Amino acid sequence: MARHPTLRRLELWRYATLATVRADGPDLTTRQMALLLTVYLEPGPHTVRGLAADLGVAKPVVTRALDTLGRLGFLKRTRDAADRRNVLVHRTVKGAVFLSDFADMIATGQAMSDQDIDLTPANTP
Amino acid sequence: MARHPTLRRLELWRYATLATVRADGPDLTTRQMALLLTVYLEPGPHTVRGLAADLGVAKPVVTRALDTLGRLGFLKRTRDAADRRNVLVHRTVKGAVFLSDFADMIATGQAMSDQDIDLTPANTP
DNA sequence: CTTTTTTGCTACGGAGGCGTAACGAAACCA
DNA sequence: TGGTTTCGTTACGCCTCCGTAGCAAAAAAG
Repeated sequence: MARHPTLRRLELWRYATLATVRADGPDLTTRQMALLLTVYLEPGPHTVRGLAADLGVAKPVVTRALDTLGRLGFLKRTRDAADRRNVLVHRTVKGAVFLSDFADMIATGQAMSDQDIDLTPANTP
Repeated sequence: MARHPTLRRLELWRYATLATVRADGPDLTTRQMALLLTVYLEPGPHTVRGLAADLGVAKPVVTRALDTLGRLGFLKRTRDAADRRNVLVHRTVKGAVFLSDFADMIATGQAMSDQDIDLTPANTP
């Protein structure tokens, strides 16, 4: 189909976000998603301060995001035994499953945007 | 071993979301982003009812998203002359620029996640 | 020891999105 | 024509996020 690459990238993004909107799973904010992905993709250990610096946000933002993601079971907090001021952030099985499923949505979006498939029908129950 | 395609997809997503978080531009919700992309990528005309059905959400959600996106200058509303009950949603130059810049972030993420080449034989899509 | 710095959390008011219900305007229809 | 349906919006209370300021605990510095 040789459409413009810009269009294909936006279509990829649209498919994945649309799948997130239609499935009534947890609706994470952009910051929460960036934090979750950072913990799972970057080598640890991850501290609140380090994550705040990495995302370029204030520390309370990270604390609140960890509250939400912890409540969802996607991340886990632990006190650092070596320096008990620190809090270490750990991955969980549930979080890994969530991201794996999300990656599948991206993959489907890639396949869709490689072909020229119209995904308007849209009436999922 | 080279990285798994799943990891590359998540890294792509991480780069783009991280760029959004760090740049202090408008922070759109997932629904707002899905709506904006739908208007720009799908053929029109777009009505509130049609967009609500497309995204699988209630109509007030679309009205509020249009309020926000209109305030940002990314979309524009017009009364349908043929059926004056309808509201037609139109693209704007500012919205097109925003999405074009966003596509550039995705492209950067793609380049970043492709830096390490996956040598796994025969399974690369 | 005492003081200072670092770390993460809590508190606070403000802003915005959510779902549901109800509304006026326009079109339809018997 | 008068009643009904359709369309988008508004109104309400609720919840979550935001940014800033201040806090206790732990470690480091003196």
